[in-house]
Amino acid sequence: MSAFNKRIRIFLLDEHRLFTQVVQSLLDQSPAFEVVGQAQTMLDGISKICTAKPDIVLMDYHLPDGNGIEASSIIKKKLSLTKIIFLTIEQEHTIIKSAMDAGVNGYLLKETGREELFNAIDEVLKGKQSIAHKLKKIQAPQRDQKTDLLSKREKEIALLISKGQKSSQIALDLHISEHTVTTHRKNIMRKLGAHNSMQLAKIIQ
Amino acid sequence: MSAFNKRIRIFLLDEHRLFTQVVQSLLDQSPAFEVVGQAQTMLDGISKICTAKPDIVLMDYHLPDGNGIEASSIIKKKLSLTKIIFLTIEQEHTIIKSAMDAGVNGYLLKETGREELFNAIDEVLKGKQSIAHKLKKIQAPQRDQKTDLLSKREKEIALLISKGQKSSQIALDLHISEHTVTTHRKNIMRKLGAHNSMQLAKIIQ
DNA sequence: TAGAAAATACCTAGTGCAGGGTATTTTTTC
DNA sequence: GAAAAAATACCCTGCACTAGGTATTTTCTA
Repeated sequence: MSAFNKRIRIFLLDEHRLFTQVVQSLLDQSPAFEVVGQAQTMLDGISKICTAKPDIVLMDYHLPDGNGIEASSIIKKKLSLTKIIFLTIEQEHTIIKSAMDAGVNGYLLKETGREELFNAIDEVLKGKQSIAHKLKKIQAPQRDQKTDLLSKREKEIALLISKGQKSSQIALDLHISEHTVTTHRKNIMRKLGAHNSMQLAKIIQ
Repeated sequence: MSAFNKRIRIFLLDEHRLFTQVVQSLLDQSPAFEVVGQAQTMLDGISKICTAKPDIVLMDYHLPDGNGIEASSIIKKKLSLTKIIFLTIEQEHTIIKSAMDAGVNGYLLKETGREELFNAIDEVLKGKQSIAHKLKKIQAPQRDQKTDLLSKREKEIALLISKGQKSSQIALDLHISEHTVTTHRKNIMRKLGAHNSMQLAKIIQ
């Protein structure tokens, strides 16, 4: 690794504490890195990051009270020197695009190995962008309209949810099972990175 | 009673079936009235009212899936001849004002007696407005900004709710108990006539 | 036409909200 | 300084949503 004269200060932001611990133990294997904090929620994370002023933030896209893109926008405004690398399972084109638009410096998948992670940190610190090999093919033009992520039926249901309709009512309206609505609801939430109906409504306007 | 040549067609819309039954038995005492239907929810009510085309709708402000003002706006658009009288426990100035703005023709309290109800129906059919004696004093200028109903703290919390924050998170943010947030949440819902966070968000924009 | 994507349906566990209370403390207001 | 309003906190029940799963059928598409 390079940059040995001064340890690289890293902050971990991921909903799952187990995952941050695993990553921390991975980073601890190298004296080049120093984990200066971690958090499980967006708000707590933002607060702690502003205090710790790390060189690198490794964060998930999925956060219990928001998503990595929102978080990145806020962090980038306050700490323009801090680099952000996504470490997520999310492979949606639009999300990757949005992340890059939000100024995220790297985009890795959680299946990433140790070496790829270390290299990505190195590259990002040099001012480059780093994207997982697996995703490199993706830089085709994409509209950043999040609803493009949804299928026709999902858009239909997302709209009803955003009107405050409950699942049982949606099921009646569309003549499908309440279970089906639940399934669509889950998929919509996952695709949009929302954690409740209100966040969903905000995302689709 | 007047208008004896043709029975007055009345529709009842109230969350509580017991209440609609009581009112129906009251109206049945006079041959001048004919109850042509009743419903317990806004959506069902609107649907049935559009079919039944009553002369008068007696409705509560509080409805499980909306409120009387929304309902009135919709009904007035489709059935301009139908008169609407609120029969509610709600005495909030702003709600009364909003109801009148929405084209509601009468505003009575549930504590209203038989004679006052009959008179109100009569007056409304003649094209007049009818407001409960008890509330007559209220026609002072009021802004129709519903958030004026809320206290400072309630507005603060309403805003966070409308951002999709969950109660536990709001409690942490404001350094108060989750129970307190719950209490505020209840009061906000009641004051604004909302039945879920989404409706709340729509009301406060 | 075969495989992929979408839509459908069900299961379970945990969490949070809605709406009904009561009650105390703090702040405002007259 | 007393009364009213606001803010605080807690209890309970029932219902709906969140999030994880599996699995089948239908529709689209290369």
